Amino acid sequence: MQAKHHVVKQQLESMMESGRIRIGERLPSEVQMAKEFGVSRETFRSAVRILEEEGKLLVKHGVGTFVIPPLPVIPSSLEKLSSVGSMIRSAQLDEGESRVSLKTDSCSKDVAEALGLEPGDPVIVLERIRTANAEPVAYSINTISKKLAGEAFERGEFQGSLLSFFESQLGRKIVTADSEICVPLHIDRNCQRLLLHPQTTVLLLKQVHYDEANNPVMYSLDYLRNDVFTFRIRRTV
Amino acid sequence: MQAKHHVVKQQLESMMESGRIRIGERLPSEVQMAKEFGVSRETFRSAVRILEEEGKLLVKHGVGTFVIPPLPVIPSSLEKLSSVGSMIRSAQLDEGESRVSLKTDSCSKDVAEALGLEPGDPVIVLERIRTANAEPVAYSINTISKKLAGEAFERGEFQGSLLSFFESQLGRKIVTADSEICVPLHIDRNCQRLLLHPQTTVLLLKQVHYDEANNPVMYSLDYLRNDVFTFRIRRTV
DNA sequence: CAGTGGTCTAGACCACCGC
DNA sequence: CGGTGGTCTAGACCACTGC
Repeated sequence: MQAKHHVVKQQLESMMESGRIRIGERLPSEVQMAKEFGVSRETFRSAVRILEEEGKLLVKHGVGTFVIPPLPVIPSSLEKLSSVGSMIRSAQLDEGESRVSLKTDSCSKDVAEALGLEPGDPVIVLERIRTANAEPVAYSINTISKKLAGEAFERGEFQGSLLSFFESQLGRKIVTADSEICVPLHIDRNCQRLLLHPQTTVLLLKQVHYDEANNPVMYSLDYLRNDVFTFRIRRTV
Repeated sequence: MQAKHHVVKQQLESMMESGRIRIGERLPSEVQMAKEFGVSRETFRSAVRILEEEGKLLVKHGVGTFVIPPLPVIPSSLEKLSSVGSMIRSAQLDEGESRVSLKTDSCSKDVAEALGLEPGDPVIVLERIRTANAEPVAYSINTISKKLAGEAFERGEFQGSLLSFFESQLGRKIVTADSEICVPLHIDRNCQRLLLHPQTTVLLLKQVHYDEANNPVMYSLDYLRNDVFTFRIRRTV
């Protein structure tokens, strides 16, 4: 059963798309619209609130509610947390093999701080070169606390997205990441693995991943070729 | 007069901060809490919804509402639209003079598309080198439709943030920007203006700015030194 | 001032979860 | 099954805006 406010939201959307309500126009008042849709005013307002958050309506207190042109959808926006694999696929590339190195290490001070560990605690470090169209396009280093990862990496064949691996094998759903966007120096060894063409430039994402309860669960470095991927973001005040 | 749900929200926050409710704990049920706060259940829920969006509470249908550790506040997050000037200030640098060039030009195909103009339409182009601590730290190129800008740039002394200039002089409040994050090649002329030190790297933001009604009003290129600025972003699924 | 959106209420019923 | 959050209602009053 669809929620009523969701139905109203979709009806409003289709009215906007079909041109029944045009861009710039003011909607009839909430009381009137609620009556027309046969719902309570609060229910109608729930629908409006969602469309306002989506940037399709502009609500002005004491004035009215206006239809505004939707901003273009950002293809593969950086705000949207996604795996490198899905970035490759959404860039319409043929994802190739990813050479893997997996080892246990003791964690550095930086990583310890990011993951809430003590320096020297054992961690699992996973390094991968990702290829597409037979070329390296990304280099990733993922670090997970040994305590958290346990033997999951040893017992199972690890494959596919790390994010879904976390959910299915460790019961931790990764829903947030704090990322620092860096431009690495050319002398960075990891960066050089990707510098095969003169017009290639590389972006580095230093990321801390969190689960639903905001616990830090993974630290990662992702080197990504900027001549292959585009990075977009919507900024608001 | 503060809205009741806002008061409740702040009370909940102070209870979390003071440790009256601890991280990981379940809140009493909504019915009970509403009674304790002396408000209706819907009002209490409004407060909870805001705290959930802020990542301080986790609401599980049929289970309960839980206090979760707040994620660290991101200093000068990229998602937050801000001027280069305020980026400089929040990096605790002494903003110096910015050499300015201002001219009228005819707009290129890319800019035309971004601003909804025709190629060749007249535009105002503002170029600035921003300095801090007596060094160049950013190079900006801002493009505005001549039709929109009118004589605002000629009549007034332009100073301070472009964003506030837009609001006060043109009556357009810039609230959104779509940005592409790029790593420029070293041979990029604008990039080279900033490459004075061997350890300097440069990030380029290609941005389209929109007003409240989602009209594109400005196109800008911002070259920013990554050894001076850090760029952070929070990503969610 | 009239009309708009913003807030609040008390009560009802539904959907989900764990036992 | 009992308890939790999710939705919905009808009505009331308040706050803001423009004329």
